[in-house]
Amino acid sequence: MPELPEVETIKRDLVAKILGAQVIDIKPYDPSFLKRQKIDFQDLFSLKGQILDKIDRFGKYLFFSFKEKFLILHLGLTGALILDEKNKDTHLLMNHLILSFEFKQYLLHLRDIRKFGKLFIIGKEEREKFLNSVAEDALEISYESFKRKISLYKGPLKSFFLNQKFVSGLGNIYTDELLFRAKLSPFKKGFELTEEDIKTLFKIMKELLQEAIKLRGSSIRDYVDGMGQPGRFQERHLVYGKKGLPCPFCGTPLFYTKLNQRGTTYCPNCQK
DNA sequence: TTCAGCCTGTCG
DNA sequence: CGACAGGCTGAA
Repeated sequence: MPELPEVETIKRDLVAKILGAQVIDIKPYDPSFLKRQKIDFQDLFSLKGQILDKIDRFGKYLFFSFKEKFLILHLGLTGALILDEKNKDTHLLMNHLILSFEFKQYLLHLRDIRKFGKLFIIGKEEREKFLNSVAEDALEISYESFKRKISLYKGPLKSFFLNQKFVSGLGNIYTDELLFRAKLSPFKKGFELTEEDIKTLFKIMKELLQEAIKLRGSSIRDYVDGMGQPGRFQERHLVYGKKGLPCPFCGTPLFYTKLNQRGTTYCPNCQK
């Protein structure tokens, strides 16, 4: 589900509502999931009474800072973090609940239908190691660094953007949308790009992500923001999920294929 | 570099 | 029933 714009939207929602709030209680609802994640319940419950000092996003990861511990969350395909205001007469009822954090004014629910999300708690000594393991964020990366990485890449562009070790944040939706807008084939190799191609990709990547954040992300099936509301960027999708429909530029039916085991939609005429 | 696997749900 | 779905890992 969530790629950079969706995770960023959730982050902003949470910052607005629960930054600086104290964790009053923690309710685990899916012990088998938490066990698979190797969550130490001792660590988990040690967050009780702690203040949520900071919320960061690194690529697709959310990074919650407490006094001694850091809670790190990756939402996988169907993870969601949804705030439920306590001072209300109707409350959210949801399936696939993993756990909930109780704050003074809000309950924060972690829901994950397919359970591909990841959750871990680390101490201060592991903080640097984690941060170093996440590649430069797509919104932060400089042109020089981007150019260096992509121009050395031997594989197809699609794989470059899906692989989070080069640039972090893009997933299947935004990669297909980016390559279409840049008029570059998902099969084209990184080292085959001209300087012009790289400039275009870089510029459109940043614009695309910013625009998607403005519209609060893309909701296809499951994604909802921190308030449980869908985003609207799916209305601006040009190719993702549109196989067989006419290309918005030239009218050629959009092709669909698998690349890296991921559905890939593109215009065989416009994208070279 | 490919591909099964982790899960659950929906659609044809 | 099989195919597919905003992701990622680890093994062959």
